[in-house]
Amino acid sequence: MTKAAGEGLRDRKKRQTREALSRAAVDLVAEHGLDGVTVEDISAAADVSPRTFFNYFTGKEEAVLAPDPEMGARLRAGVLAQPARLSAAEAVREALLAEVGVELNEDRTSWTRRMSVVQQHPVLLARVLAGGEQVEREVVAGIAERVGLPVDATYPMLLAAATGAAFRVAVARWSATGSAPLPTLLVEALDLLAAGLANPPQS
Amino acid sequence: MTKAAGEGLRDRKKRQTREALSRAAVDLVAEHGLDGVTVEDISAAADVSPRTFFNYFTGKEEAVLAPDPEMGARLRAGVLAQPARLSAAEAVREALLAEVGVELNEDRTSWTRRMSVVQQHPVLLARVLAGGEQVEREVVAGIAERVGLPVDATYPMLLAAATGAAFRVAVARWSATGSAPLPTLLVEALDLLAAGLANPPQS
DNA sequence: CTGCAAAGTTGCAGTGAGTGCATCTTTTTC
DNA sequence: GAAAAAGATGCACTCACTGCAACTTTGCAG
Repeated sequence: MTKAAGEGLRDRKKRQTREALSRAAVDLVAEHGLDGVTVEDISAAADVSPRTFFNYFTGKEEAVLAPDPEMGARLRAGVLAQPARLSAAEAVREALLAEVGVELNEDRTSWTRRMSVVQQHPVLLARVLAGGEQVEREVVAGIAERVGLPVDATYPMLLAAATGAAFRVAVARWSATGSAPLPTLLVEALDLLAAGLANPPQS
Repeated sequence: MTKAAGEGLRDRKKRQTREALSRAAVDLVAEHGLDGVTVEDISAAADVSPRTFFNYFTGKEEAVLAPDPEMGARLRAGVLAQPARLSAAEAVREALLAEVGVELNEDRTSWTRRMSVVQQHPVLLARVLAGGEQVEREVVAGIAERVGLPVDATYPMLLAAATGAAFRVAVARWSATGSAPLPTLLVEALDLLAAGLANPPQS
């Protein structure tokens, strides 16, 4: 037995600490604002030393966002895994919709809480966008591979960037209105994009 | 009769100091990296006190980027100023192309220098994207007014976001290859967008 | 169970970002 | 030529973040 497949006590505790820190960060920032909270506050709320906080996150902002480092890779794989009959744009669309489904089921409440905090702090928004940039790079690679173009060609870059734009619009509208479910808004935006944006919907 | 309606000596000096700080920031960061430069270094190179630095910029990053706070308003006005016969998408396209022309003529060399620094520092990239977000908000307002839709409707938000995406792609390709002029790359991306991104160019 | 190694946690000290306040200097205005 | 307005500066302070050196917990044999 080289190694038990399950995670040991050590890893479990580590994840708990990470979650406790992130949860505390979101809660405290929601209540007191980003500048009204110190790393010491967050650490205290999670019952660890301030020094330990920095063993998990590079700063307050990252603790609040707690980005998923594997999302890019999943999306990239998703784009490549779509049936060959789909166009590249359709493949990206399906992969994104699948990912959105996973995200929401996994973490619905904490995600909306996080989002409302991000709305009120431009600095956090900046980091979210930067994170999206990272993800976008992976998606570009997936598209490029799928259509057989280099990663620095216009088409893969633009398809990824435009899809990202549609995603951001959908999320913004979803969090603002709350009326329609996110997948619906996302499909609406992607359809509009596929229509070339020539004119506003003639409703 | 010292009442010259133009800008006085005070304002001129202020602008000079601002430029000196920004130039020093870009130069020093280009040479030593973002973390190899302190605010003190930048201030010294610009011959002002560190305290004064913070009267102009909120931090190193902003000094490097020195964003133009009026670009958003110009673009918004540009969108509204296009001839009525143009579609909304065409209006945004023309306004953006005009703005790109202005930017490049005004500041060509320092802009490419800035860009190469940004490329190597994800933190700076994050702030650029956040700045783009601000501009995008203005463009959304311009589009919404032009087509008579609310600012939180999908169409204005998506047109602005997708155009922003095309712009970023064009800039990325321009700085990477350097082959074609920026307006050409921008037109290429916008055309692809208008075609709905259904398929890669069949060349 | 016992001891050892690996990994995680903590305290400490130090650099540097960023801010509020009082003071000084320069420009503007009357 | 002052008084007033605005900028520049120094000072003191808080907090972010890092490297380093213990110290504690967990994992793994023997």
